[in-house]
Amino acid sequence: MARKTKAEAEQTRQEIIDAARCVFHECGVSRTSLEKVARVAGVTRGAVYWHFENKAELFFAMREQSLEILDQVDAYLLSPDIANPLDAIERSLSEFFAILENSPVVRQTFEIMSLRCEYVEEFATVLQEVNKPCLDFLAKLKLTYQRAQEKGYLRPGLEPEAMAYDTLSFTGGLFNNWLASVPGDDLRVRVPAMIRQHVALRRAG
Amino acid sequence: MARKTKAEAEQTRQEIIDAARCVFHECGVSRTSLEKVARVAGVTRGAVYWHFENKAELFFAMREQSLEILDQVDAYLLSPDIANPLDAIERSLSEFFAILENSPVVRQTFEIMSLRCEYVEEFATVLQEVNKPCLDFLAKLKLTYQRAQEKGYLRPGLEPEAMAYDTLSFTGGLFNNWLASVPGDDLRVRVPAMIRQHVALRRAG
DNA sequence: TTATATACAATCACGTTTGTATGTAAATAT
DNA sequence: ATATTTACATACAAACGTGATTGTATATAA
Repeated sequence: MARKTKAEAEQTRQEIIDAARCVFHECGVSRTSLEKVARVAGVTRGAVYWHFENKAELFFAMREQSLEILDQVDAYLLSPDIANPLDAIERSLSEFFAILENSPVVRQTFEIMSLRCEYVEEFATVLQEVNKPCLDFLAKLKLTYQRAQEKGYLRPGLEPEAMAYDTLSFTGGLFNNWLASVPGDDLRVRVPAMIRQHVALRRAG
Repeated sequence: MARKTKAEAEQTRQEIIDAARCVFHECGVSRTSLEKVARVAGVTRGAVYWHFENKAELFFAMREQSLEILDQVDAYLLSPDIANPLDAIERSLSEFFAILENSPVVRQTFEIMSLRCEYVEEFATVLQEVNKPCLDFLAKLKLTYQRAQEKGYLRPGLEPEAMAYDTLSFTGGLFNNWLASVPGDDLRVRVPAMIRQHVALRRAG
């Protein structure tokens, strides 16, 4: 077949990633054959194997594209523009769930990663990589709660480190609930209020 | 082959389930062939197909055995033996994580369900079934928080329903962290303290 | 005691997926 | 202008898993 321009090839690559995301989401990673991905992308398996070594590499490439936005989320935490660190935490969490609502690509990717992928063998490593951003988030939460305490915004008697762990769990659970529910569902509609309330519980008098 | 006693047959069935749990946990549900399960159980695929229609049925059977304990967990919530409903909540959550620590069978099953299974097609229904116990738990939490409020144990200004959603998320997140960590890990060791603190935040002055 | 259902083992036919090897026309380097 | 990559499509072989079928020795019920 006729050779494509570099730009065209890059576009093909992206189309394969997009197709993979759709098929992964519909069939699950294991039941996704590269043949199906190729068909959806409008190419043959030859093209897929040209751009990616195998299914795992394709999965990693897809994942990477949606993972960058996590930095954007916890950038709010240490933002010097927000006077009250607890506001920064509230803002950061809200932003995360807003992205989930508004970006179908990110949403699909997260759904694949948490409900449509088996973390064994080649994918076992992914699990640890998923955890790293969580630990980063935890560290930044701890720092933010410390600042809140120093500035007197944190309710007396609460330990910043314990609060960081608590908020991390809260976020993970909220994320779970969000994924398990459907648009318009009670669990999903309540998210903003729950975030507000979670933080409010920790504010000083 | 020689026909077995009913009791022997039942034992074979259980051995197949146990083998399946091990192989599911090691290889993931998709990559688990019934041939491998049979080998580990010390039988042939014929035996597996005799006791179970297919892999999904085997998965469901395995799942059911560990799911019954959830009732045991939220039985604490409505227990009349505990005067302070907030103590009941604390007790209930502690019990759940204690079971995870102490029962390898339950632990493996939950690990399979959340990290080694793709919820598509035959397994998509499982996802909803997983959610039902969660909603039950939510309802019982709400009731318990209401009782706490009536008895004056709940910190003034907190709404029982909002608290129920919050505790549900907290639990889900804690469960996530627990699964993602390893024995002795910080995230895991802190669990009891985190539960105590979560409830303490909601106790009246 | 006999008839039948049971609890498997063994074999087979089939479709699916994977990886690789090869072909090829156009883009790009020289 | 020619040589060489590039970006795929096509073809093929091998492995794997599944479900169905068949065989059979023994429990069990009548």
